[in-house]
Amino acid sequence: MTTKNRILDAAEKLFADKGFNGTSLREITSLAEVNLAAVNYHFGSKKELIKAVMSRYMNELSPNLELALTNVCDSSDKPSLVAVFSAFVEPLLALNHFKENGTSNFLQLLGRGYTDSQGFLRWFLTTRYPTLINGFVAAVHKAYPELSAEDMFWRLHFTMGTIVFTMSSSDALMDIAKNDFDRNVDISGVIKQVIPYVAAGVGAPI
Amino acid sequence: MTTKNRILDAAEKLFADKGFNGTSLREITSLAEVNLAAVNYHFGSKKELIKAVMSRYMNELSPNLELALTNVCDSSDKPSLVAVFSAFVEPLLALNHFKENGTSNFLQLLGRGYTDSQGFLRWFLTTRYPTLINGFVAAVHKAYPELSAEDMFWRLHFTMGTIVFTMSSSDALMDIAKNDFDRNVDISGVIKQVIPYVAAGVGAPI
DNA sequence: GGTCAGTTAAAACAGTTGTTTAAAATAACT
DNA sequence: AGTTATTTTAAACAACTGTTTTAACTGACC
Repeated sequence: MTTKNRILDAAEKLFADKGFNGTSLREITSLAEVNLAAVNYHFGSKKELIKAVMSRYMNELSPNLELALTNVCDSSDKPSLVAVFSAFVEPLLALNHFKENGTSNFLQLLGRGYTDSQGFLRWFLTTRYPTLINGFVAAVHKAYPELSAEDMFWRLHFTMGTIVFTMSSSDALMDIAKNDFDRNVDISGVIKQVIPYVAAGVGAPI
Repeated sequence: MTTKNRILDAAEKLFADKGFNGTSLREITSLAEVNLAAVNYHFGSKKELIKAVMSRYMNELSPNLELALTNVCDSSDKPSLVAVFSAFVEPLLALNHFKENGTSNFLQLLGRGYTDSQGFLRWFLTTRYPTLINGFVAAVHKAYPELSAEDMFWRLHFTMGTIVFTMSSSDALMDIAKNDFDRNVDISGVIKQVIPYVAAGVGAPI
C-alpha cells in the first residue's frame, strides 16, 4: 500500500464521518500512519486532497452510471421514473466491490461536499462530469415529458437533497431504525426505501 | 439593541451562511461590533450560543406549528398530505414578520445543524420539542393510515432531508434559477415548489 | 562507490481557534 | 456620594490549523 493510497483511504473515512472542515490533516496522517508533510508533498494542498478523494469515486462510478442511464432510455419509449432511479442502484452498490463501504462512504462524501465549503463541490462535479448530469436529465425527461425544464430543475435538486442528506446521516438513521423497529438496515436497504419516495416526488402532478 | 441580541443576530446570519464550524467567534463579534469576550460572558460557550440562536426561532415557530397541525387533523377525517405539509407554510413564513429573512435564515440554520457538528442539533430538537414531532407524525398518519411506522420514519427523514438540504443551498439554487430560467424565486416560491414533491414522496404507494 | 531523483522525517512557521484573566468602565441601589 | 453589581475592554492563553523548510533516507542507474 503506497503512502498516497493510505492518505486517500484515511481521508475518505474521516471526511465521510466528520466533514471536510471538521477533519484536520493531522487526524488524516495519524490514521494513515504517515508523516504530516506527506499530504502536501503528494497532493499539494488539502483542497486538492478533497478533489482526489472525490475523483477516485467519480471516475469509477461515472461510466457505469452513464451506461445504466442510456440503457433505461433505450429500453422503452417511456420508462417509469422508478426505472430511471433504479438505474442508480447497481452502479452505486458496485462501489462496495471497488472498496469496502464504498457505497456508503461515497454518498456521505457527496452529502458533506454539498453543505461544507460553500458549494465548491457542486461546481467541481457539474464542471467535471456534465455528461452524467445531462444523461440523468434526459432520462427523467423521457419518463415525464410534461415536466417543464424549470420544474425539473427544482425536483432534481430536491432529489439530490433527499439522497445526499439521507446518506450523510445514514449511520444515525440506521441506528434509530434498529432501536425503534428492531430492524437491521444496511445501505442498500436505505436505497430501496428511498427510490419510491424520490420517484413519486419527481413524478408529482404539476 | 442589547449586546446579547447583537450577538444573536450576527451569529444567526453567519451560521446560516457558512455553517457552525465555518464561523468563528471573532467573525461574529466583529459583525456585531462587540468585544470578543462578550460571547463567553453572555452565553458561556460557542455551543450554547448555537443553542440560543436555534431556540429563539423554535420558541417562536413551535406553538404556531403545533396549532396548525392540530387544525389540519381536526378539519377532516382524512386530510390530504398536501394539506398536512401546507400547514407548515404559514408558520414558516410568519418568521419573516418575526425577523427580516427569518424564514430563510431559520431553514438554512436547520440544514447546517443537521450536517455540521455530527447530529447534536437533531438530539437538541428531538429532546426539546418532542410534541411538535409527535403532532407531525399524527397528522401524516391520519392522512395516510396505511403507512407503517417504519416506512413513515424513513419518509419523514427523507422529507426532512429534502427541506433542509434545499434550504441550506437555497441561495445558490435561486441564483441558478435566475440565470437559467430568468425567473426570480424567493423563499416562499421554493416552499411552494417543494410541497407537491414531498407530499407525493410521503404518499408514494408502498 | 558515487551520483541523483524520489520520498520520508522532524521541526518550525505564521495564522487562527475558543476561552480566560484582570483591569477598566458603566449602571444600579442605599 | 459611596458602595455594590453588572457589563465592557484589551490582552494573553494554550491548543490547533494548513503549509513550508531543511535535512535525512531510499533505491536505482552509471
